[in-house]
Amino acid sequence: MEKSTPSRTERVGRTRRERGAKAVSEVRRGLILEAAREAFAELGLAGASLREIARRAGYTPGALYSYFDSKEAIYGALLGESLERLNRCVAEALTDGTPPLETLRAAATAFYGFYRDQPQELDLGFYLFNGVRPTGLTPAWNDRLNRRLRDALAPIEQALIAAGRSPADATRATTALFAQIVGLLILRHSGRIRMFGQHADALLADHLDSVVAGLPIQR
Amino acid sequence: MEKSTPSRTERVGRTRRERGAKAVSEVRRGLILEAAREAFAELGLAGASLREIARRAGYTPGALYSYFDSKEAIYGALLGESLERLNRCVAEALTDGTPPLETLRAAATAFYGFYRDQPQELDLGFYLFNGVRPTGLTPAWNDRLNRRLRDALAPIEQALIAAGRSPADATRATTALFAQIVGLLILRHSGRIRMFGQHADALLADHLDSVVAGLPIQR
Amino acid sequence: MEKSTPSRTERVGRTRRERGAKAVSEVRRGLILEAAREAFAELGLAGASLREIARRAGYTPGALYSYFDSKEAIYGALLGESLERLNRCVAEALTDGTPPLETLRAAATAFYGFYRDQPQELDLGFYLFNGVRPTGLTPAWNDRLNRRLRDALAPIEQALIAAGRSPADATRATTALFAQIVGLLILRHSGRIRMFGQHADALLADHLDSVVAGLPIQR
Amino acid sequence: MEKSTPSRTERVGRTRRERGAKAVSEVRRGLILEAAREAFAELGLAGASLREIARRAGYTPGALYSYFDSKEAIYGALLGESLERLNRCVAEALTDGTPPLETLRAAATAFYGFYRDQPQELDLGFYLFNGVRPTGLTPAWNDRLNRRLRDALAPIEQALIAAGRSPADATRATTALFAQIVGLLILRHSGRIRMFGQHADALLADHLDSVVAGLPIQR
DNA sequence: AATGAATGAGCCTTCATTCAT
DNA sequence: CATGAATGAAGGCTCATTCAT
Repeated sequence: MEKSTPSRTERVGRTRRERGAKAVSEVRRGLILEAAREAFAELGLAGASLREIARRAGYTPGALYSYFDSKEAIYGALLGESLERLNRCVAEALTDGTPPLETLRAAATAFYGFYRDQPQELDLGFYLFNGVRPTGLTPAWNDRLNRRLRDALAPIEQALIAAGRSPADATRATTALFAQIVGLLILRHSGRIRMFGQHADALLADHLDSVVAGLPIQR
Repeated sequence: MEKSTPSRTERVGRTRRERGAKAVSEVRRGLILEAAREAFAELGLAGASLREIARRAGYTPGALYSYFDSKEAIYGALLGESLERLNRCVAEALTDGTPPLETLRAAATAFYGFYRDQPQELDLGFYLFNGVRPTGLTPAWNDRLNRRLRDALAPIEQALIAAGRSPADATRATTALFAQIVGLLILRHSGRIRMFGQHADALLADHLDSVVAGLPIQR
Repeated sequence: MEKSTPSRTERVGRTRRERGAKAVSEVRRGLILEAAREAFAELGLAGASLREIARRAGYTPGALYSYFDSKEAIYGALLGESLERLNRCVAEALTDGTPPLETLRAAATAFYGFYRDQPQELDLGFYLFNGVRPTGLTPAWNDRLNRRLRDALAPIEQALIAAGRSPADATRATTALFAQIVGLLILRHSGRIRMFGQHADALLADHLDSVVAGLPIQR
Repeated sequence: MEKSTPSRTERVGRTRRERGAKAVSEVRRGLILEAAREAFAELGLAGASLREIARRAGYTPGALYSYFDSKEAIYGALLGESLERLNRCVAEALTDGTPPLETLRAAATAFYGFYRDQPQELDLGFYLFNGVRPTGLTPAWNDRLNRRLRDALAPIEQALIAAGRSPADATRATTALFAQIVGLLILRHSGRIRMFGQHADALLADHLDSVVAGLPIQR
């Protein structure tokens, strides 16, 4: 997915200039992704054309192909980055030494909060559902994305196990919680939740309470 | 949203021919929607062009504009129809005289099953959600669609009340259940649920069990 | 290859208006082909873009797709027309009642003259050789074109038979003559023949003499 | 056409290092041409982009401009090389002391065989012929190429003279033979000859027979 | 001599929509 | 009501070429 730009010299070591160029290139790649994220957020995934992304990044359309193989590759990179940030966000919410139940709450809330506060990231992920078929993303890349998604949920699953649940039960409860979070985010983001006069945050808290209630008493 | 087709006579009453023409027109409108549904199901929302819909309906593209103001209007009409079918589907699952708990299960399962078995309808619904903005749907039409969505969930809410919950609790639980269903459908439809080795059906049953468990014992 | 524009009514008969529209459409199709021929002649087959053809025809690029399925289809239609004209040209050179030897000369000269006097037609035919692979032309269409090419050479073959040659010999001699004509046209068109200080016309006459010389004496 | 690479010293003499650099440069130039030939053979003239050629040569696109002024210049150099090989091929087919008639056959067959067995070279030659205008080839370079083409045919012409033909007749017959070869190659390469059920090799032999037949008896 | 980035023009094609007939 | 033609904008992408480094 990522553009390979192998230097003609096969040496492992790099000159300072090469390292500098590489860094500059990385930065520019980042700027393009920034522009793409912005465009996707404003115009939707279908509305954000390569031309538009290039325009926002201050490039001509063709220039993007120095950094990405295709429009889909940009999307893939963006989604990858998004998942990295999600993982980082969840990881930051964890503290060593806290009891599993608190860890569970913290991880789930961080996961949910990540998307609640940055709905563009949600849109990004939803591209996969748009045309039924997640066209363009290679299976390998798709697997990698899936793995990072699971990674972000792993702390929840582990907390459940640490709290005494069987692995099977932990996976089951984690999946249900994931579904609940996804549903709430969508209902919130689409304004549908307003039609019930409910608040997604409160409903998440309810769900977490019931998950915790199902656990053997701790400490 | 709907095309106004004012008759030449301004009188309220209609001649027989006018009534006949109206009926014929309605039928043809239906045929177009049929073709559109088919096209969306086969090609996805993005892949189904107006040309393609027209082709399947046996028309030229321009002809569709006699029945709909725009492609988006077709989406809207289709979504409207979809929600009608959803309501009918849920209604058919209800039987007079059954205890609330069973009604609850039946209604929720019917709702979930409708989308599980016809994922295109899910895509259709999510079009609104495309790119943050529900583009192209007038607020009035959007309200009507929202109302029909609530209607489909009403039996669940009423069953909860009938089972003894307070109206506020019932709404709260219904919304949570709705979110769970939406989340499960998406996880299922996108194949993400496979990565947890779980089955959406079973997880829905779990959720329903926990809802029921929260209710006062019946009979 | 040709755009099918079936009317929705399946009746065989056509109204006057339909017939008129059909005729107008045919004319416009012809104007596009005219423009394409011109563009190909001036800019070469690679240089003549769809945009350019459209511009010359007074259309926007998209409009051409009402008449042709693709750029290749335009080329195909053009080549088809060219071969029709070639056939007509050869046919016109034939006169009933002339002895086979004269017929042979007349047909060969007409064939040669057609391309000598209209080198664009030669370029058209040569598109097939450009990229080694005659991409885009469907095999069926290619067969049709081949058949029309053979048709144009048929009078030569038949004259040889009429003059007493065996069918096998006639085919052999016709093929050799065809090769000679092709070679002379190319040498002439590319200016290479000048480098030998020769004239293609004279060399063709030589070849025809030798073909005739190989025949049993007539009358 | 060839890139002028003026040395920094304006003296006619060159330092050893300069001479070495020149040689290295020549070698690399050759490697690029090698890559280009390969790309043309595999992808056709149209399909072989400068990028592709550079890739195969192990360079970035820009680097080629150190060796050639343009893509066309690569074509030109390649064609030049091709004609050199053609001349070598014809020369190798000649043996001292063989009678003119055999020399004639050997030279013509070698010429024909060169292109029959390496049709890419034919394509290359025809590029000049693309779209009427031999774009991008300077007249001087074109002359040089023409001269080398004549050179390749010279043994045929001389054999005819050696066999007793007048110079004028020899040129005439050589040109006709050249045309025949060109025509046969094209008919063969394009598959058109199959439609007559003939074989180019046999038809060439026929033609050579008739050329020989027109000569005074030898030995 | 070579790179990597960038340009700018261009490619063919598709689309929703309009409109005279 | 329906057609067939046409529009105009846009789509993603490729290309030969240039140029600072």
